[in-house]
Amino acid sequence: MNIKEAGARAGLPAKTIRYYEEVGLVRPLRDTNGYRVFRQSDVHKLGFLGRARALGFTIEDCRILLSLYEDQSRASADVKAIAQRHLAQISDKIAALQTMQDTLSHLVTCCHGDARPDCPILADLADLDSPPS
Amino acid sequence: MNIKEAGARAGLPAKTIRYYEEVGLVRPLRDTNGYRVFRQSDVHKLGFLGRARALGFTIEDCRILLSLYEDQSRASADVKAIAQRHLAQISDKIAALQTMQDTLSHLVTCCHGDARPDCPILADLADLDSPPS
DNA sequence: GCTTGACCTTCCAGTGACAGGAAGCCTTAT
DNA sequence: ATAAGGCTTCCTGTCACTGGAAGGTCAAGC
Repeated sequence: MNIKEAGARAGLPAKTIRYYEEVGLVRPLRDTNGYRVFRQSDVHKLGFLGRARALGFTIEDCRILLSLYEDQSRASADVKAIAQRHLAQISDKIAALQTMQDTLSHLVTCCHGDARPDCPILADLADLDSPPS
Repeated sequence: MNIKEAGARAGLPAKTIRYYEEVGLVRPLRDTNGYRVFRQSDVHKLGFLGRARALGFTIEDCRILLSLYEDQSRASADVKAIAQRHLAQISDKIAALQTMQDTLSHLVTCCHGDARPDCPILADLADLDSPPS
């Protein structure tokens, strides 16, 4: 099948699939007219990639996960290690965002938000007198 | 003062300050030798930018926040609106990350992580039989 | 046969907010 | 005089695509 059909089945835009080929994650065949030809196995691989990306794995992690998936003698410990490392990064990001959220929501609560110029948000950014209470 | 000194006081690397000048957030003077010369007001502005960036505001938001800060007749409502919009984006990001975290931590828990090849993480990515339980 | 429209191809540029590094000038100290 | 360090600009790379231009291909309808 052609790229658009493959994309529809795997839930990915054609552009993304071309990119995945460019970085070597999939290797579809080529028709005599130069069109990419996707087999079932290619579509399956694309679905795998789509789900891994949806879980936030980087392209490089996806590459490793795919190779582990195709390696019948893999150790599940290798997969788990990658997932755990990624989970740690997710936790870090969440923590950083929550810190921003806490600070900012406090400031927003303090700002009356009317036509007057007084604004604790700007005051905090300007570092007037002290760090956030 | 020169760029490094200004960076030290504002808590920003020189590279970042040059970038901020490039995008028009600061306009330091120039010495006869071509070196940037930072006034107290420039350092203050850089500190403002550093704190705004630490709260996750984009460069464009920073630009608006700075102009509001310098506009004595601003309405605090304008500042609050920007902050609230940003807060909403932060919430969205946190929610997306937590969804990943939930799914992935469940899978990681299910994976025994030893030398055997059976791996529920890969099975999920491969979409074997069903979506995540 | 011709046209039209929907595909497909490659290649290039842009995204956000910098960071790294090269090549070269300036300043200060020894 | 020279060496070290700071400064300058300019170019490239990051990450994972996305948009768009220019052009080839194909199937359907007239």
